Amino acid sequence: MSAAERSERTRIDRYDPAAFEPRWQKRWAELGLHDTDLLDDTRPRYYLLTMYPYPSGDLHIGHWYIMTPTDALARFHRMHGENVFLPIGFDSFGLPAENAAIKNKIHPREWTLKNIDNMRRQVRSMGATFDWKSEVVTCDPGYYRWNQWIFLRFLEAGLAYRTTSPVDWCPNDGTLAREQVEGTDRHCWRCGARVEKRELEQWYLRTTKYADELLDFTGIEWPEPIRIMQTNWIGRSEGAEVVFTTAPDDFQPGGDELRVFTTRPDTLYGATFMVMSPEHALVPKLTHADRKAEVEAYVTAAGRATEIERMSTEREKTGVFTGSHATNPVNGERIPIWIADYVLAGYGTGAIMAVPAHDERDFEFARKFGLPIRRVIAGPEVSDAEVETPLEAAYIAHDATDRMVNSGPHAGLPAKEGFAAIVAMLEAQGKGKAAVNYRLRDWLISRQRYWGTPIPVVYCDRDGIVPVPDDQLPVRLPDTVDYGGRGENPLKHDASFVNATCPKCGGRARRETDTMDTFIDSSWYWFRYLSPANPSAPVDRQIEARWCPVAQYTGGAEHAVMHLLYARFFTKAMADVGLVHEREPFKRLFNQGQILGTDGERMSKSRGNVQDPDELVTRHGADAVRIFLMFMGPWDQGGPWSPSGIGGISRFLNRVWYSALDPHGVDSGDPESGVLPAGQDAAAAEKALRTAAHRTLRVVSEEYAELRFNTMVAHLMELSNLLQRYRGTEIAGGAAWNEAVRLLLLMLAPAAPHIAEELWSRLAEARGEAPSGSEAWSSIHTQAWPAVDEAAATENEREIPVQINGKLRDRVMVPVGIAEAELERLVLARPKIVAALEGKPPLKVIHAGGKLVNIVVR
RNA sequence: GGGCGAGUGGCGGAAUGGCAGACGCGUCAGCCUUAGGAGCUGGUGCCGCUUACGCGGCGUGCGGGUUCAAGUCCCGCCUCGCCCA
Repeated sequence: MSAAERSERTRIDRYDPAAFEPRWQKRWAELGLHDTDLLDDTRPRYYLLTMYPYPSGDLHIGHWYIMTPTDALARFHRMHGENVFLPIGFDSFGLPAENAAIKNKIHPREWTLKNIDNMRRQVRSMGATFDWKSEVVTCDPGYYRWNQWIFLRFLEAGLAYRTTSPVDWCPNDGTLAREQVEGTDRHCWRCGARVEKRELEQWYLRTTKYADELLDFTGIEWPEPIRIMQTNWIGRSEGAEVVFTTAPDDFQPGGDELRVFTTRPDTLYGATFMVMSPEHALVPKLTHADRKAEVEAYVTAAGRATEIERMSTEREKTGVFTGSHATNPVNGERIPIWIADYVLAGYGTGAIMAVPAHDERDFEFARKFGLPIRRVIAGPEVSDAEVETPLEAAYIAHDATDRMVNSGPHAGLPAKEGFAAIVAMLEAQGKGKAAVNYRLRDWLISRQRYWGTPIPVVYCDRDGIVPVPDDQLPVRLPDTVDYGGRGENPLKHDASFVNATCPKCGGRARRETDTMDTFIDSSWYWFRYLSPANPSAPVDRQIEARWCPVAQYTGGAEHAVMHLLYARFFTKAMADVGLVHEREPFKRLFNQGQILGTDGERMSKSRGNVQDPDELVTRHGADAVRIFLMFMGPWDQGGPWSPSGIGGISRFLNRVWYSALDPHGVDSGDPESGVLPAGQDAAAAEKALRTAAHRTLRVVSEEYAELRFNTMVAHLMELSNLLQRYRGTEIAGGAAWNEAVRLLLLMLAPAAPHIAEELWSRLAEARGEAPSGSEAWSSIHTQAWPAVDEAAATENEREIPVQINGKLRDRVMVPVGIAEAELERLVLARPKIVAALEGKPPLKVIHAGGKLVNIVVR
């Protein structure tokens, strides 16, 4: 190392990300590096989608955690020659804007657009390659007009309808969304008043029509947990619908049909009473005069309980007798009809046949109210003589060896056959039929809020519900908002909005003031990205045919059964009304974990634990923050935020920096620096470096493709550490060295795009190639992903661990591909092994595919 | 109560049934520096032995099992998280 070379060291710039990161971001934007030509058919297409953010104001570290690995994936695919589309937008309708409006007297639009501006700036600072020209902002009339237009197509197709149903109602604030009802005592989130159920007419989308199709996941690669959650949410169960008839008595003539759904028609003989939900339509009719007061009090009380409370098995069962009876269709038995809140109006038919012997809740109820419990199913351990022994608990086992007892002509039949036999009998008698029930309900989309998409219908005294004609869309939100009504939808009090003309008769009409659930917006936004300004249709079918389904979707698992199910439903419904070709939105789904606050809680402004990335970026640079987030752990895991450790990433990037720019530099703190390891000549060192570089390339390529970013970064660190070891030695700056540096930069480019670009450009310029300002310059991000040189990646020698009875005793270096017999002889001659064996003869020697030797002795 | 997932050093985490703890943080020691919240090198699971090179034992929530070999597979339990009741 000459003095001249040494002084060279001092002329190397320090790694200062702030000096070049913004410059490259600007340059990439100028070059249109990430503006996708959607009509380019020359390359394979790759539609990469990340869940668009809600513009809450500040982009926190959680957004970076979601977006930067996705960006790395986009860059990785581009380097493979794919035409990558990575769009972004803002999910900009919703409650926080209205809350801000009420609190700060600022218009929701103003608040939202201001936040979007700020977030755009912050997103840009990540260096992410979003295609901004396809940005979608859902509160823009240019977007929500198509919500309305699609709604009208659904209405025409019978996929949207209006009906009356019970909703949550606060005496002060009016109707509430489910999430605004808090606590087990069901109080209003804003005023604390008790929330009740109220019957209201609302708009629904017919999600249940697609229940079976939504259960089918063939052709899409989604994580198992999400598929299970959706399957459970849809909750398909097979059974029978059974018709009971009310029996005549002094109070009423009887003959009313009570339909029930049961998954166990084989237990029908064991139905000893019936239970209706308090909300059931027949409750008033079947309640005897002398029980009226009691029943009405019970119904009112039930309206205050949550579903969770009502379904809880821990809570003591409550109920009242109506005074009426019904006839069991299989045996003509007269059984009492009760009302109890553990039966829910919205599930099945809102009434059940109670079989206390074989259902836990019915059993508990029967015990409490002294109703008969009759066993009709017996397991093999129960003898015929024991059948009448009173049960200690409900017998719910569903065993192939179960048989029917106490079941008239069906007694003795295996329960499984009884299921079909009873269904057949009911069908023959017209008293029931096989039926499938779903837990899934139709999607209630009416919201009594201002900041959402107006539902495009008017109510005319003469013509009833009249859709707003397409050419009058969008139905715009009025600009003047008066929140005087304390949480009430201000649209209701806006005469200029409410008063409309009937498109059919030209007479006076009242405009719908409810707006759509904001999940509508996110149910098709990825289609709009493909033609965001298209004035004639929501989706350009030509482009959709090319680009859909989305190749890879990334986002949080918290959307498992809401957004992700709605998106699948919408895609199918849109396909059925001819708007798109595809029936599934997202081919592959990856759920990344969530970054929590340092307190382990969800990051939110109200908790005050939001982590702002701006300061980290200022201090460490965008690349360091990106790599740090990828390195934290597996991407699907997330976890509490802790910035300690980001310094290690800066050190790593710093080492890359000096290895690339200053290969001959020597570190004065290390006496070994600049000297090859003992026993290694230059040729061996170069071979070792090449092997490491190409092996790294092989594994890193896989890790990018499989979104295993944490180990990917670890492998890049290992290669960088090796370069550091050879820095200043005679091989530094040689062919093998330069190749390793080149590969390292290319592999680093997707994850840390700025430093990779900066070093790539400087090295090119140093070689006399086109400088970054010139036309001929080529970005590292347009380079092809390098190919593994298999010969270089192959080692000559390999270290084999040697075990005795599974315990590590020695290691031995052998040529790769050594014969087992040869290896065995070598191993058994090792002094350590000889000593450890203590003369005992090996019983067996296991060669684990040339990776390990295990000697078994007694 | 049911379903799914997870439990590995002081910390984040790594490990197709085959060397547990890669990589990083932290920490300790040394070096370098006018200086350091900069940089470099090395040590660092726990316990014990050894002047040292090193050696031995124990170790992946707990208890069993399968296997030449178990963090990984099987059975039973405990704890935590998410979803559903």
